[in-house]
Amino acid sequence: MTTYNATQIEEKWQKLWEEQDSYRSRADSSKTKYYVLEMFPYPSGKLHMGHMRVYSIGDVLARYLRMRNFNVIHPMGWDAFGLPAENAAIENNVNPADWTARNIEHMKQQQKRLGVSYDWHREVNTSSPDYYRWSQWLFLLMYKRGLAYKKKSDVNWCETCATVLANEQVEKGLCWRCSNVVETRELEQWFLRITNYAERLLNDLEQLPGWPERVKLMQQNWIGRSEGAEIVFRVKDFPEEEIRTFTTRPDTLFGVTYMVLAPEHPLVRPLVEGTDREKEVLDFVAKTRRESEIDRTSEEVPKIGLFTGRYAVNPVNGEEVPILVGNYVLMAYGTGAVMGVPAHDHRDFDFARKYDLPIRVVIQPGKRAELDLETLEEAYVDEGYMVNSGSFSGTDSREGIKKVTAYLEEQGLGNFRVTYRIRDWLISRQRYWGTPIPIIYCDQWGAAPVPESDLPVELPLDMELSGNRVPSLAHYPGFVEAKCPECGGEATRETDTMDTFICSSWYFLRFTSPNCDYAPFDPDDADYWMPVDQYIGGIEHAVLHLLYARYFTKVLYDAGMVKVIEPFNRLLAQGMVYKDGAKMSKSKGNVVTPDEIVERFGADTGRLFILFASPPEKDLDWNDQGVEGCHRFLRRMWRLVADSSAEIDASPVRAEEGEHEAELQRSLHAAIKKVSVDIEERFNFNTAISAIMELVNSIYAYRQAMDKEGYNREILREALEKTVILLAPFAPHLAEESWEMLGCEGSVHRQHWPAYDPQMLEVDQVEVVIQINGKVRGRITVPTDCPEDQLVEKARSSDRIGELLEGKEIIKAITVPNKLVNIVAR
RNA sequence: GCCGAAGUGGCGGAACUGGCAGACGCACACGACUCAAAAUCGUGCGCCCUCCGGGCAUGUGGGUUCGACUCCCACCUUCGGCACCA
Repeated sequence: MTTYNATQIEEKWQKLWEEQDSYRSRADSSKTKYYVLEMFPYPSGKLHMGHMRVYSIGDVLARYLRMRNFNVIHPMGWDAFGLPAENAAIENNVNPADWTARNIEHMKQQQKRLGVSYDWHREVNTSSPDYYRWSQWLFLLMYKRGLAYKKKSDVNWCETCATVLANEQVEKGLCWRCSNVVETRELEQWFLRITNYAERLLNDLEQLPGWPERVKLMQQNWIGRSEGAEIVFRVKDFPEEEIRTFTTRPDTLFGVTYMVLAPEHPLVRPLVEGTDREKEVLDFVAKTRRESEIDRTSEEVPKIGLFTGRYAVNPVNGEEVPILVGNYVLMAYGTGAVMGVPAHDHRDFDFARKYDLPIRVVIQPGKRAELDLETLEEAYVDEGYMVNSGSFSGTDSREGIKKVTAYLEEQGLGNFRVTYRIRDWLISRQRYWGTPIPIIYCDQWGAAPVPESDLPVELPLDMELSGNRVPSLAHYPGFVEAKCPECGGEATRETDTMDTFICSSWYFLRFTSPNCDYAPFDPDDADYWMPVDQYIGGIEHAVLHLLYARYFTKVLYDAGMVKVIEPFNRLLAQGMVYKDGAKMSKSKGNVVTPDEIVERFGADTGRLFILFASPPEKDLDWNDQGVEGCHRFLRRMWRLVADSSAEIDASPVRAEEGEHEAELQRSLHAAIKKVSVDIEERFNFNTAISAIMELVNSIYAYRQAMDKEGYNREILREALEKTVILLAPFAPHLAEESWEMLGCEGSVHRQHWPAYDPQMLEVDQVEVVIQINGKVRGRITVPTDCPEDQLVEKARSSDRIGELLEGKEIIKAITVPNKLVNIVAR
């Protein structure tokens, strides 16, 4: 071989790693563990560049940390349940299980060709009975802990996917998977009480300093905590009824001039029943409920309110205010009833103007009454002093919030309350290819959990799939019939399957003991390996998977099954891969696949480019010429090693260490320092790689300089070997090959990461910049750590500076040791 | 509307806690090698001028400072999250 042949090298080492089982990990309490995890993929069929990016990042860390003596676990698996398998199966007339298995096989080969150092002994597949058995078991755990329940309610329905969606899976009113408009349907469905954990999911974000702020913020927004008061209004002529309303501004309670109920509010019907408004109101309710989520919540849709003909009684001043039904009030938030305070809320203000409802100012910005109804053009929503508020008048509004709440609590008219935007997690899916929900319905006993000993409730694999019917377990002969686990009588099985986000909410635990057959995971193994030290994945899961997985972990913590309250210690949200300014897509014709890159240039080139082009958390613009540049660098590296290993022993021995040797060693140690810091502390792989490039340039420069005299063998060899080690996490195959070419023993990936010697970085002369009034006017070379006064003196007396300063008065001089002198002169 | 991130050469991107703006790479130009090309190597490469020198430059406008890509204020643009959330 006379040039760099990536294919040959990569096949050679991949084979060897596999034969030697190089990346197997075992729990070992005498070693410090490190858990590196990339979000496992859905086996869609082929890897795309996003995959290649996330695996490249993870593999750099895994390989680097192994060389830093950590006991690294780096597993990979398959999020294998889900709709695309069903759809593809129907289209191609194959079985989803076969389709999935084929995809997994193919993608696994692709991953291996990338040279990612996974421990394949830990591979998991969420669609295998060994795995979903424990997904079911965990569902039952939640059921027993009162966290899983079935409820009839309005849910998000996607017609294209023929199934329901959790709120997190609706993006701007569209299905996250297919972008179809989501409708509302009333169905009886299984939910997980994630709302019980809202407070902890919010508070514990503080314990995650290793997470990007933006992800934490997104979760915070999603959970949407707000404090306020729940206030009870009585209803005139309905002594037995009351309306509970939630407000964050109890201090504005005296400014209530009307009340609005959500169309779904249970009181709407009784209020209008038998009155002349009944038809109009109920028609409006029916019409509103038919509208889709986006139609109803869109900004353009005008607020519509209808008077019910009834009045509510303000608990603090006894005033009677009209009760309306409004399309903008959401039943699912707070209490489904809003008190209207037009003077101090934008929406209420617009609404009141539209329907000519009275407006009353109860907060003034200052002690003097400045707000005037006549001139009021918009709501005043800030703090101020309470007015027209009985005995509370004059109180600061912030104080007022507390005082009014306390008063209401005393009088039994209300209480302090916290509300969250987050809703319970809807987990039923009306499709076949998923984990069956292990519940049996009996006329006598109702919903009964399948006994643990009967798990798994197996998914039949010989399901008849046809294009004209949505695949569902309800259609599988014999699946529905069951015996009631309580009474043994005839019963029916739940036919819905679980949201696949359940499967991915605990897979990182399964990796710690993938073959455990008596529990979802072995507690000792989980204790040893958990938490995931470094998690890497796309930002698109900021509030989906990442929130669900945190929730599961907390439930398992409460059940005493894990010792961690958070699953992922550090999170790296990697950016997307673009080309020509757009997301890669078939329709745009700008797709580059990992396969073609591996084929043309080799995996090492692809990995290097993807890491070099941009820091991992930023979006990356794919550039074919950039790839070639990286390939060029690897060729240059290969040549350097090949030429040097041939020449080192042939070249004349040069024992002395002159300036060239010192310079080479400085470059080497500077590179070691930079690469280590960039990988470990900053994840700036792009600058780490550029440091390696600079080092290679320095070695070339040394070789060129010493071409005639001969090299110092030892120093050149050390530089080469350490360069190869530095390159190993990024270009693992070429590094391994180079290691061998240099005649070194063992695998380069088992070497210790080199330490840098600060002494080697020291120089005895430094160049110092001279500024006059902040502008660079010259530079001088001085001994390192030259004292300030001498530095200034030398600067002033240097040729040009002296001239420039002529006739000027020096006011002062500022020095930065070994860097610059700034002379301030007039 | 609220919250957040980001704006640096022709391009991707560097610049640690304020101290030489543009590392590294791509593209481009010129040169060497070659009959020629590729590969490789070398040199140059922010903009402008009166080019030994100097001026202007990190989205815009101010400010703090001896000194600002970096800190402060205001604004513009792009991207992301939440959004009749009471």
